[in-house]
Amino acid sequence: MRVATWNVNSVKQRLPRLLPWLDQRRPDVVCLQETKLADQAFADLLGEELARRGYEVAAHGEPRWNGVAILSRAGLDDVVTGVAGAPGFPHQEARAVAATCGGVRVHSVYVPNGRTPDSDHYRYKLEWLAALREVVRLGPEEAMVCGDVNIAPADADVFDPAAYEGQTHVTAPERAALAELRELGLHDVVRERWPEERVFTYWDYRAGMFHKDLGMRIDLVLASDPVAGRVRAAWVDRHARKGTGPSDHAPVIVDLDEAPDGDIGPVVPPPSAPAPKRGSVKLPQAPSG
DNA sequence: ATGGCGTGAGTTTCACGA
Repeated sequence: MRVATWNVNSVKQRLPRLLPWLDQRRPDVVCLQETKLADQAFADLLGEELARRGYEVAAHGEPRWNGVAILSRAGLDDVVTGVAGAPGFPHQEARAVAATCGGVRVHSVYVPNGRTPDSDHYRYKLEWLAALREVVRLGPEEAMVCGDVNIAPADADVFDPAAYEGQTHVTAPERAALAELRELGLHDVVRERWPEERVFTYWDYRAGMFHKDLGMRIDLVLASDPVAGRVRAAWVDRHARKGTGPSDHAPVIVDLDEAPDGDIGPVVPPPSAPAPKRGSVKLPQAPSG
């Protein structure tokens, strides 16, 4: 199962990039952030194109800002919008949607930006993260939290840590809130796959930042133990940040092996039904004449 | 030198982003 997450920065503007990307990468589950569309507008814009590609859709949006979605062709069950117990700013914002896809509880999240560390928005960000942690803690064992967390987990996830010192996305309380979420047993699967490499997912549109590879890694795929054990590949699709009309974020793509207890059945026959001895099976005879 | 670029709503710019 291929799972991807992408902050598209307006799904309407990104349509000419999103549809070809779906056809090229063929993800089974896609978490989107910053869709910037109300749910009906999302369905009107994308419903037919996604259905044609076999995707079911759980969209949770607003007319102007924020907005998240999950697209899945691996099942889409028990959809829940929002984060129980999370604060608003002041109203509830469309920043999370969860669904069970292929046996995994998938969360598509767009964590509040935080703006500046002395702001109400920053406190909102930390409280929102604490509420998300509770939802994940009380949820199924097989879980993935995918999305734009608006936190660079470590200094290696920022092109110039000195330039960001004291600013949002890198402060100790934000990193602590992310660490508390991860302490539930979630693995940062891209960093674990690329422990020493320069890996970013976001580059400012301005000043040739992408061209110079001056970015941040703030879009994460976090996977619980049993899911992390199935990771075959985990990478940032930088190609999607190139060319005409890109988002300022690149997608993150993770490939999972089949679940050991999935619907493919047992790998070996159970003891009560031993495999037949070699040579004991009669093959059907070809009809003669 | 706090610039720069892109987006949405809606209009002679503003709010937001990270």
